[in-house]
Amino acid sequence: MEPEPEPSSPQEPQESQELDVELILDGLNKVQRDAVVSDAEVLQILAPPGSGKTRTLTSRVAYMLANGMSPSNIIVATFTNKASKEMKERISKMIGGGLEHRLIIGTFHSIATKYLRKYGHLIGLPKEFGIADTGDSSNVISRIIKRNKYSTMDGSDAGNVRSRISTLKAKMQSVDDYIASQKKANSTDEFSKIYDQYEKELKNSNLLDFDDLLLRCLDLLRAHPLCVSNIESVLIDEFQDTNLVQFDLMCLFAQRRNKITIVGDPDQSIYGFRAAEIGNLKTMQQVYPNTIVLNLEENYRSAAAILNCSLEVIQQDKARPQKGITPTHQLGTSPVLRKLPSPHFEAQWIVQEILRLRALTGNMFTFDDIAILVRSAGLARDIEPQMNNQRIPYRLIAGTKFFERQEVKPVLDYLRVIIDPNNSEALARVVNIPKRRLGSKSVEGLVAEAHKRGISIWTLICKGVRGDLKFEAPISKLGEQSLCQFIKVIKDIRKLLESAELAMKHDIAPIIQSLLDKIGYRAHIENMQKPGEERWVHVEELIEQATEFCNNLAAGFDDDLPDSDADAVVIEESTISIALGRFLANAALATVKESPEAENSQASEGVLTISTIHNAKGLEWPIVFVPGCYTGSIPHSRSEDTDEERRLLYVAMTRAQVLLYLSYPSELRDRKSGDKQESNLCTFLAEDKLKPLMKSAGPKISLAVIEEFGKIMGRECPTIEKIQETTKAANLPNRDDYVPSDDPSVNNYGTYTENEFQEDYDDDFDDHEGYNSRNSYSRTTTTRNYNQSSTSAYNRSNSYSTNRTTMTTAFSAQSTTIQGFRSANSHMHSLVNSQLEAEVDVRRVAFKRKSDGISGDNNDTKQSQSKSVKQKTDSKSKPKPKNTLANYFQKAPVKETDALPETRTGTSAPEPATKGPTLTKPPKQEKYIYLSSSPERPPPRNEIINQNHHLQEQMRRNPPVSNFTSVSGMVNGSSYMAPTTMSRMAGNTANAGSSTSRPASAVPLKTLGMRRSMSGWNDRHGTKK
DNA sequence: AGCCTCCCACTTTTT
DNA sequence: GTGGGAGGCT
Ligand SMILES: Nc1ncnc2c1ncn2[C@@H]1O[C@H](COP(=O)(O)OP(=O)(O)OP(=O)(O)O)[C@@H](O)[C@H]1O
Repeated sequence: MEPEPEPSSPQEPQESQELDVELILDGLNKVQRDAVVSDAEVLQILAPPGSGKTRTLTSRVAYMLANGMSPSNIIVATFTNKASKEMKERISKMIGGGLEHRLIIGTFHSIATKYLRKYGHLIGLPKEFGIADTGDSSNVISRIIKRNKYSTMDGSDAGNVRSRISTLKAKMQSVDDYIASQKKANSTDEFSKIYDQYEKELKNSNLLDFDDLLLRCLDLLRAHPLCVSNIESVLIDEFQDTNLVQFDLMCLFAQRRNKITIVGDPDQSIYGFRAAEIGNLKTMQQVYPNTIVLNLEENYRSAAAILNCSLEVIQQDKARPQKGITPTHQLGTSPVLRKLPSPHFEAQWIVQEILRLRALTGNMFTFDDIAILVRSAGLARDIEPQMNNQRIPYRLIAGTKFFERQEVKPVLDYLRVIIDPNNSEALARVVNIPKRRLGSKSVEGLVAEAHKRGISIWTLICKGVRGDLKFEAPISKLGEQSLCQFIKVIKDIRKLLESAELAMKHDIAPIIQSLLDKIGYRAHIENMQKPGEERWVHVEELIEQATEFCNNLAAGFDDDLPDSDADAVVIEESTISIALGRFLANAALATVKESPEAENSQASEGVLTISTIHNAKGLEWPIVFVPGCYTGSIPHSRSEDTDEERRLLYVAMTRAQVLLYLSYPSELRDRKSGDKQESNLCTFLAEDKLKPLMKSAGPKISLAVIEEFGKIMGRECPTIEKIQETTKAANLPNRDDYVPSDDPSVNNYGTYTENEFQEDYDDDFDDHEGYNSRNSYSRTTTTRNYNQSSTSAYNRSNSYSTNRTTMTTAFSAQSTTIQGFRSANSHMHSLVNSQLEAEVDVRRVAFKRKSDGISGDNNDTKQSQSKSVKQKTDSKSKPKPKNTLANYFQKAPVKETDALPETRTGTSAPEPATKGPTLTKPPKQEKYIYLSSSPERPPPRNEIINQNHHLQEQMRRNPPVSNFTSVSGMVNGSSYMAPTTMSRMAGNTANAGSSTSRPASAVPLKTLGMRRSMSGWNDRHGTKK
């Protein structure tokens, strides 16, 4: 029952859709447009940071939709769930109609979960499988180690073992493969035993870990291609960070039509530690010989000075091919590299500098515009107290996730048990919460006994308390009594769930409530928390989230897969327990790092972001601080791949739009001794070449500098009046002369005489001439126009035209005044006293705009007003998307909802696949030779050096013996069996996939020279050590 | 045996 | 800041 032929005719685009197409293409440059409309079957868009990759990919999805492709026939894999949310929002702005809700979009893991939920039964997967997060996995492993009393490890190695196992699984090495690859039984034998038992334990508990989600989905789609027979197009963002399993999944998703678009940047691959496989780029070209590569080279994000520095860093990777980035913005302010005495003062400096910048620019920046990016979550701890000191609102995106919080996690575990009492992992964790006199001995005993008897803990304790068996585990009288109560609670809540189901309720919150009441959770939490902590609010927050989740589900914003050919066997289930299961899966895969409630608290000045660099991937901010640039942090002392650390720094630097601050403490406190310890500037920044490109302290802010900021950010500059006002109020000198000190009586900027202070401003505003006129009507002429096309909707300056004429008048009038001012004070006076009084109307307008701003962002530009409107619409649901995604296509009117032909309920037939995205009017019918805009091009494909483990694996196991076999062969087997690659692969096979067992005789292929000859964008750099 | 408290060692990055 | 281990008390 292969689904049949191409549907007779593709849906003709209707008029409204043609309109959409213009909207979608608006504001894109030539190459971007070509990429969006390309009818290439397999397209790779490889480009540097800030070149609009994500934007292009988003537009391409929108374009497909606008051309009538059904959203449920499109798979889009993003790197985080947050990113997919943002992408959906942007697509919605471009084409509207709610189509985006029906896209199959999410991380690989969440997409895989959807498929497994729906079709897992086809491969024998129990229907309500749970997802084991990292903590669950470590617990299982820790228990295995303890139970077996292994000699080479103890419980504290669990984390390590877990990540080793994960890496193996991500490389598709099953236990058997692993054992086979170990020459003889030795100390690693214990490891393979753990691996083996781990897999079995997960299975017994009906759990899948993150890697299993992908691997099982692979199994599913291989055995049942019909599940994805409807898929017409597969698109992947951040492809450089996909692993081998994800690559195969991509191929399988696309197996029906082989239409794939990926975007990525080898220089930004920073997840090698998670088995990301940069070789996927080349594998893809080999598996799909019809791959077309496009390069985008213009950077729209950062000031050129920032790009110059960043490039200087990434180019230190000698194996990296030269590639071009063309700045579209002016030089801007030099990045700052400042050394401070300690992490504490580093943080203090950052905060002072933030305050100084805001004040001296007339609050041109809100806290939303600022990010502090750190290598590791721990570094944020130095910064947080300083933020609190100065009352700067911030959100921390690092470290513990919301759902992992001590007070939140047990609630989720209880719910897991309620859904599936045989989930022994979860049960073991909560059976003694709150305290039930079942200590570690009892619980360990129960776990061991259940394991021995081959039953779940739940079954064991039920039988035990009933007297059907006698506990071997040491359970006290009291313990046994409370065990009874525990069982009763679980049973009661399960009954409650059943009756809620019968009553057709959909909200799980009341169920959670009554669970928590029954176990006295609130008292428990409040008992254990330290004074001053308010942990219970997080539990309340969780309940609210549950309600919101259920409402969304009920409202049809669910993440159900569309029905497809394999749907003969759909399992009908009652809804509320489905809701609960979904909620838990969602929690396991979620990336939410903070209590979402923090979001609502502040308003007008925005919220600053403190984030790990990893979490900042794909985002951008006007101002970026990267503290902790010392050897040991960047590159991290525990990292194994220095090149990856360098790329990490590169990613951090390229997040910045106008101002980049790098810093490091010259002394660290030794953890153990508390002694001071010298630290050295990160080697990547110590290069001589970088010196002339950076300044040792923050910039002096002049009108010219402010103007530059405005141009680069595409934002209106504050009035001089405003600048003077905030400057005066802050009473800070216009220099980064910060002096480290905690003494409140010491001014961190030293002592300034009134004269000195004024001189700063005299200098500062000396170059003001023309400021006003430049910043009113002539902005577009001073801003470089990047778009060939004159239809640039992305010309940011036209997004705030409303008051322009009025303001211009005001500025012109002012400029005569300003000519002569001597200081901040005198300027203020002049403004207040004279000329402006003639401009009462204008001031009223300005005031009006300011107060408008108060309701949303405080920034009184037109642009930020429209931004705040946008934020209002989605503020409830999530951490605010950063600016990267915020400003796309804001003005795109929402198209009237097209009546959707398909119904989305029941088990209707899959939607017919339309015939590819039809090009209604491709800009030009030229062949895509854009391999092009960059100087060097990829070589003919069959000359590409194979350095890819994946293919080597193919070769090595022939015939495949493993549980995991690659799919790529079936997609286009012949393509990589070409003799040219064959021989190379044979030569490389000795190294295949294993760094541990490289024979000394097999000299690793030094491919440096050859790599250099390859074109840039296909390749990051050479073989890993 | 549980449970509490104190102390020590350790703290990369994450779906 | 926290998790695991040791020791003392119930
Ligand atoms: N043609 C264009 N004209 C003006 N601005 C653009 C254009 N294309 C993209 N931009 C802007 O450039 C910025 C970066 O875009 P985007 O995030 O899509 O880049 P990216 O290549 O995905 O970056 P990264 O590699 O860092 O994830 C965004 O602010 C976007 O709005």
